[in-house]
Amino acid sequence: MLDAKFVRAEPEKVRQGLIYKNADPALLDEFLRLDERRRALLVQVEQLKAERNARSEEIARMKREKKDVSAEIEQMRQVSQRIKELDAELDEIERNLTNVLMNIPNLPHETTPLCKDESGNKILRYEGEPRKFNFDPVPHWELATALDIIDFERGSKIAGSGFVLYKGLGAKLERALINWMLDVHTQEHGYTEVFPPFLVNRRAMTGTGQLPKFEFDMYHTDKDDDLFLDPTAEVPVTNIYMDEILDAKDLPIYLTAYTACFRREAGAAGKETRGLLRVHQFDKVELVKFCTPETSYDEHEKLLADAEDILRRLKLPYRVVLLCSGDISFAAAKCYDLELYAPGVDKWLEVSSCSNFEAFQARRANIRYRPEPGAKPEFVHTLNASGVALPRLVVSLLENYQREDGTVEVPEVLRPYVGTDLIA
RNA sequence: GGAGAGGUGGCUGAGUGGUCGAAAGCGGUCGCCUGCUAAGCGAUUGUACGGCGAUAAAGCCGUACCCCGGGUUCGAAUCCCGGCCUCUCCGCCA
Repeated sequence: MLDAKFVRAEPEKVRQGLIYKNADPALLDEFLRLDERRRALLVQVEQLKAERNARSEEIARMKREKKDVSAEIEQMRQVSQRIKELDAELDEIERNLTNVLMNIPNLPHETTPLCKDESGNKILRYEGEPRKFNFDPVPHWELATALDIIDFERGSKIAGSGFVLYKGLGAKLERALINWMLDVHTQEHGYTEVFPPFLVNRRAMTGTGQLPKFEFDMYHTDKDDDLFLDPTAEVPVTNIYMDEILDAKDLPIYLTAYTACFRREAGAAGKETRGLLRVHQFDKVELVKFCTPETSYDEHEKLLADAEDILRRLKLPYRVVLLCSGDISFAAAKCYDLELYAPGVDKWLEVSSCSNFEAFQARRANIRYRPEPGAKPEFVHTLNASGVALPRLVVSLLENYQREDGTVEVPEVLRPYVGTDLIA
């Protein structure tokens, strides 16, 4: 969330940000209204409490002197009653205030293009040569079904549409990609591997910004548990340091994690969701960074490079897109997308979002660091990138490496992991 | 799942319902001393919110916070209820 003090001091900056992020500026007005009301009430109730504290001490003193205190106690009873009423009102206002603030998105960074919709996105560059085919490349669902490495029908049978069953070399390819990506990030990019819980609590989901706004998109367990299936490793991994004060000398912290990810994707259906293009459960290797505010935009560029390295090593053609204000996520200030080309479906597929959240998540999750011993704790900046998401990577890989006979070559870097150079 | 114990400041750890934001120690910071990466001495050292201060800083004042949320009371770290978490024992289990 944003700093309440900042919102109060710079309402017009916030208003502009809301407009360019496609959020309702009425949120700001509501915040300002409640904030003012809150401060007025606070002054009132604090004065009464000061009186109560002083008079209570007085009563204690009088009692020691064996004086009669029944009149004072009767007066204070009324004061306490009044405090109780005002406290209740204040409590209600603060709940509303927090709720409003929690629904205000992060503001775009100055380098984020301002535009209300995706037409403002900027394609920064194309990397890798798209392959020239001397036959018509087929979509991955045909390849995978014919090779019997993915069983879409049986996946649906056991869990519903949007759930897939990997088989044989398909399952092994999935596992190989996960292991290989984790190895690259841990051994060559300096990340520490973590393996977090796949279910997370409400607090964690709020910390990274999925809640309260997007509860409907999440899988949720029984009310008794109030747990959510993680929609991305970003949630459990970023919240590792919730409510902690980190030591400046330990920053930056680089973490990488494999998790399965679960998304309801409510409302999505049709052509864009065929095969592996959009599924309810998928695998992903995630990169998460915690750093100081001064370094976060340098770290952001390095993060992008780390994610890109995976695509480069697989020799897949991709492009880098700088998202505009209207297309970046609720919590992000700046975001690059990596899109892989998939010749079978003839589409650019988003396989990584590489975001800088600045202090937006840290403020919600209360993740701070102490710049120097004895100094006041500050909020860290958090960043993350997919490094990368599996299903669309598999789509692009199968479709790019397909051969005319329907078999699929295994990219060189993966061969030790898959144990073969051809999926046949 | 059952039984018990416990959750206090950056850490360890005291705390009879009023003089407790909280003893003591450790750690941190500043200074002194010391010819040597030690020891000693002194001082200082929580956070949030709000008010005053020029919608700056210092500073001053107030309120709140001893796991979280309720309650009792003129007054709660302290008493009561609910929840969460940790530990020990038992049960169950991959």
